[in-house]
Amino acid sequence: MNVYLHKNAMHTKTEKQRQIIEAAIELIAEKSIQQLTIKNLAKKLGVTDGALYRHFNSKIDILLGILHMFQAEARENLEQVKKSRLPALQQFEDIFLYRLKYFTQRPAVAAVIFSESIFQNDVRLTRAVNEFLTMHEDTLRIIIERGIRKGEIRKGILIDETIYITIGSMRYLVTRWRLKGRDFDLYEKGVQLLGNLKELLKC
Amino acid sequence: MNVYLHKNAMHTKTEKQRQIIEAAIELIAEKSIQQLTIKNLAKKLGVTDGALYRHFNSKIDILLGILHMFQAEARENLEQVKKSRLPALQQFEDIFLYRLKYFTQRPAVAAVIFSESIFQNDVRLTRAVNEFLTMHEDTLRIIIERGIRKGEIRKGILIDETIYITIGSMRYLVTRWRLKGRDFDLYEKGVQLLGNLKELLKC
Amino acid sequence: MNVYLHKNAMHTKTEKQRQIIEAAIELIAEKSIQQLTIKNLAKKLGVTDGALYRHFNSKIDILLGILHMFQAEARENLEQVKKSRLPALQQFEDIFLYRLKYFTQRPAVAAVIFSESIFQNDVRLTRAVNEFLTMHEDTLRIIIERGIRKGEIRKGILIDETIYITIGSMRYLVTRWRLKGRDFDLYEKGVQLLGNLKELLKC
Amino acid sequence: MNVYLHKNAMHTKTEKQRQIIEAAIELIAEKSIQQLTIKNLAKKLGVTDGALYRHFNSKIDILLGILHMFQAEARENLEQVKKSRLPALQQFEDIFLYRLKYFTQRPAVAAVIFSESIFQNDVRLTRAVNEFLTMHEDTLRIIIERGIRKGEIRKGILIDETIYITIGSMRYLVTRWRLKGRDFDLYEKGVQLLGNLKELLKC
DNA sequence: GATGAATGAGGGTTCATTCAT
DNA sequence: GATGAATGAACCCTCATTCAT
Repeated sequence: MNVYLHKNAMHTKTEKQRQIIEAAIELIAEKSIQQLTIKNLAKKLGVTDGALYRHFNSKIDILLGILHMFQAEARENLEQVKKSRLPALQQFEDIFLYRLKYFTQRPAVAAVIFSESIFQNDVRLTRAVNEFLTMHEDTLRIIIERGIRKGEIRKGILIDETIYITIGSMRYLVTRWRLKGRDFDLYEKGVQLLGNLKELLKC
Repeated sequence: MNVYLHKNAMHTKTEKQRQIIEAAIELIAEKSIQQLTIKNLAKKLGVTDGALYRHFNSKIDILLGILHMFQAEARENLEQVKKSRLPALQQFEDIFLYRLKYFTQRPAVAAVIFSESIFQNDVRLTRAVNEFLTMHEDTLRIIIERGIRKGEIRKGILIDETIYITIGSMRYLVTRWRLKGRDFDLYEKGVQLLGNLKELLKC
Repeated sequence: MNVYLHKNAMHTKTEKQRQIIEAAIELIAEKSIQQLTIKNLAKKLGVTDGALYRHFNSKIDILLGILHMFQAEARENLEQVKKSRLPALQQFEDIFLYRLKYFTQRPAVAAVIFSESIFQNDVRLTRAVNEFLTMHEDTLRIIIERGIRKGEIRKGILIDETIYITIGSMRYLVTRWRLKGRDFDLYEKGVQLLGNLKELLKC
Repeated sequence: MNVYLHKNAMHTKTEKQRQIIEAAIELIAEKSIQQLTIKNLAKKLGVTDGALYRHFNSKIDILLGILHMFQAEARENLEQVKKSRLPALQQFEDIFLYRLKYFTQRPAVAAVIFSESIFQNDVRLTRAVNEFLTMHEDTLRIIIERGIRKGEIRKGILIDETIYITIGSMRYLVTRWRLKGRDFDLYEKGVQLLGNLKELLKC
C-alpha cells in the first residue's frame, strides 16, 4: 500500500495508526491533553519521535484521527438508536447513558471532546468538533420531532431549544465531573439528570 | 503604593494591572487564548516582556487577574439579582441575559471562562474556574428553592438537576456561538432559550 | 556632601551605605550569595531597586563594600596580633581562632570570602579577594620568620609553604563546614586543628 | 541504543555526551564557569540550543556529567595508589602530584571542582562535590593510618586533622594559582609544598 | 533621596517537525 | 519503517541598570 495514500485516506486506518491513536487516548487519559506531545507519545509507544511521522503527517492529524474514531463510534450508536423505534424519551436515555458510560470507561474521550479551546487554532479540528456536535443535534432533532408528533413529548416546545437544553445539561454534567476530578459517579448522576429532563419534556 | 504589596493583593489592582488585564482580554478576543503569550501581550502594550513582571509575578497571575475580574463582576450581578425580590423565573432571566450581553460585548470573557482544558495544568486556575461556576450554582439554588416555595416553579423538580439544566444549556449556547464563529445573535437566541426553559420550569 | 564623591570614596561609607552592606551580608547568610540580587536586597531594605543606585554605582560596588569591610576588620585584628609580641604559635592561634569565631557568628562572611568562582568575572572583585588573602599571608610571614628566629618554630621549614599549609587547612575546614551545612562546631574543630598544626610546627 | 536510557544511565556516556562535556570543559577553561551557558555551549559545538537537550535533560546534568567524569578519573588514580603498597609519604606525593598535573593540563577541572559557591543552589551538585572530597579524605585516611602503623608517619598526629592539612594546603595552592591568573608553575610549587608537608609528617 | 516603570540582554527549556542514515 | 540528531521558533522568566518624576 502506498505510504502517501494511507496517510491521507480518511477512514481507512492502518494497524499502526490505530495503535498510535490508542496510545494518544491513553496518554490524554493518564495525564492531560496538554501532555499529549509527540515526544511523550513516541515514548509511550516505545519508538522515536520521527517514527510517528511515517504514519501521520502532523500532530493535528493524530488529533483528527482521535476525533474521527469517536465520531464513527458515536455515529453507529446514533444510527442504531434512531432505527430502534422505541419511544422518543427512551431513545433520549439510550443516547445519553451510552455516552456517559463511554466517558466513564474512557475519560480521554471526554478530555478530547471538551478541548475546543485548544483546537481553536486549527480549522480542521474546529470543524471536526463541530461535525461531532451537529451530528448529535441532528439526531436529537429527528427524535424530538417524532416524539412530539407521536404525543410522547409535550407540545409548545421549541425543538432547537430543547436540543440545547439536553445536550447542554449533559455536557455541563461532564464538565463538572471533570473539574471535580471525577469524584462522583457520572453514570448515576446522569440517570438522575435524565429522569428530570424526561419529566420536564413529557406530556 | 508599595510595589510588593499590590502584586499580592487580590482585589486591589493598580491602574497598570488593569491595563494589562484589559490588553490580555483584547488579545484573546482578537486572536485566541493560545495567542496570549507574554511576548504578544507586551508587544500589544508597547513594552518589553520584562516590564510585565513588574506588575504580575507570572503569566498565570495575569490569567487569574482576568478570572478574578470576571468573578467580581459576576458576583455583583448575582447579589443584585438575589436582593431584587423579583419572581424566581424573572431572576433567572436577569442573570442569564446579563451574562449573555456581557459575553456579546466581551467575547474574550467567554474565551477565558471556557478554557478549562488549557487551565488544567494549574491548580489555581482550575480552582478559580471552579469557584466561578460554584458561585453561579449556589445563587441558582437559592433562587430555585425560593421559587418552589413560592409556587413559581413547579414542584417535583430536583434542584441540583435543574441547576445543571439551566447552566448547561446556557453554556452550550455560548459554546455553539463560539464554534460557529459568532455567526448568530447570542442574546436573541438566549431570549428564546430562556423562554423555553421558563416554560419547562413554571407551574 | 557631594553625592558623586561619597560613591567613589573607598573607605568612608555613609550610614546608608553601611546599612545596605549589612543587609547584603544578612541576605547572603540567610539565602546564599546567588540570592544576592538587587531586587532581593532592595526588598530586604524596604526600598525600590533604583534607590540602591543612589548609594552604590553598581552591584559590584556593593560586593566590594562587603569585602572592604571584612578587610578593614581583618586588618585591625592582624595588626593587633602583630603588635601583641606573644609567642609566634600563640599569635597563630589568635589569628585563626578569631577568624573562625567571626565566621561562626557571621556565616555570610565565609560565603563571600569563599566565592571566588563567582567573582571571577570582575577584575576588581578578584583583586580585592587577592588583597585579603595576601594581607593574611604577609602577616603570617612576619610571624613565622620571627618565630623561627626566636626558636619557637622549628627550623628547616620553608616559610611560604608553611603559610599555604596553615591558611589552606583553615580554609578547608571552613569549606567542609559550609558544605556539610554547618553541622559541626567550627570553633571547636578549629581548636583541634590548630593544636595539630602547632604540634607540627613547634621545635 | 535507546535514547531514553542513556540520558539517565550514570556512567555510560554516549560519544555525543562526551563531546558535550568536553566542550563544556573547554568553555570553562577559556572563559569561566559563569560563561558556561546553554547558548554558549551550543555555539561552541556548532549546534542550536535545543540539540543539547537530546543528550542531557538539563544544564545541571551537564555539570554533573563533568563532575562524574572527574570523579571516575580520580577514583581510578586513588585506587591504583592505594594498591601500590609504596611508603605512605610516597603515596601522598603520588596522589597530589597527579592531581596537580591534571589541573595544569586541564584548568577547567579546577574551575569546576572549586565552584561550590555556584553549585550551592542545587542539591545534586553539592552532593557530587561532597562525594568527590569525601572520596579523597577516605583514601588519605587509609594511607595515613597505614603510615602510622608502619612507622612511616610520626605518631601523636590526629588523623582527621592531618587530612585537613594536606587537602587544605593543596587546595589553597590551587586557589592561589587560579586567582593569580596561573602565573606560576603549579606542579613545581606543588613539589615544594609536598616536600614541606612530608618533612612535617615523617618521623 | 526615593519611586515606579521600563529596558535589553540573556537565562534555561520545550516542541513540532525534518532528514540523512 | 525506524533511528538519532538537529532545527528554529517560541516559551516564560530574571536581572542589573537607567531615568523621568
